[in-house]
Amino acid sequence: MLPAGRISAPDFDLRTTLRSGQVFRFDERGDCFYLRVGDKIIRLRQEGERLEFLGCSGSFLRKLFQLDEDLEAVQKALSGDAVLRVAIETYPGLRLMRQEPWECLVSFICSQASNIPRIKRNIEGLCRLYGHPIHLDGFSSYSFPEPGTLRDEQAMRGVGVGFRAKYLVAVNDAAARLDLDSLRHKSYGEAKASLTELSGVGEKVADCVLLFSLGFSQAFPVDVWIKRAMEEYYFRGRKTPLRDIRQFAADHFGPNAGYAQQYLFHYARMRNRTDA
DNA sequence: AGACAGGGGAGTG
DNA sequence: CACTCCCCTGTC
Repeated sequence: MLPAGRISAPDFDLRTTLRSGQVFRFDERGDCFYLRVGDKIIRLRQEGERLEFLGCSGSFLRKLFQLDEDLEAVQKALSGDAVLRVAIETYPGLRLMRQEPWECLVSFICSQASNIPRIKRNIEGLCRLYGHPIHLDGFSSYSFPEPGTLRDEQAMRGVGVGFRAKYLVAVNDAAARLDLDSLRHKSYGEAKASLTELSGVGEKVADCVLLFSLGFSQAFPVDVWIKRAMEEYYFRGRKTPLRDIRQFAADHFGPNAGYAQQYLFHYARMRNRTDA
């Protein structure tokens, strides 16, 4: 039987959180979201603080959206910064998710030098190639490819991932020996170093995996949006090397840098969005 | 219609 | 550090 039910989800905005660039496998149908995670389809709908769901358990969602994280404490700590205060007031229910590392890593390799509609197409294409069909409530999709299945570079190019196909093969090979989950117990620096050893994984993708799946809330992924926003707000509009931006974030936001990044990123992107 | 940038990274100099 | 290329797609 399909688990179904509802849970209380205070300080949580489902729509904003899903749209904030952490996950790509979801679609909106009316007031419902169909989110795919691994081999699950989850139907979600939020009304106020009530989160209704189908296709998983309540505890699964609590972990996925980190609903037991004290968001108010984090927000309070960051609100000393005038820029962040505005971003937090604008998107008060934006939370960081806790994804499965393999799916997260593959997804963000696909994301490099790309855009959201294309990223979604590419990931969905990989699922169609190497996953199996899954269904829920009239919605159909495919499960996420298991580690070890991303071997055929040419086939993956066929779904439009381009030069990223060779990186997917490399990460697929490495995942056999590298236990991603075990990185959780290392220091931030060591875990990041392990990830960037992989071909196709630079600092940005590594920080995304560390932040969105491995629980390193000090990770501060710097993409072009964050770079522009940081230069505008904290470097007087001056072009600034990535290294200096990362250092500033670590000094200025500390252990909550990841949340700062997420609020800044979403705020900056919504100000002049170019896609759906 | 051709150039160009788009939620990076690797390889050079 | 500052380049260039990498694939592909939508846009101007």
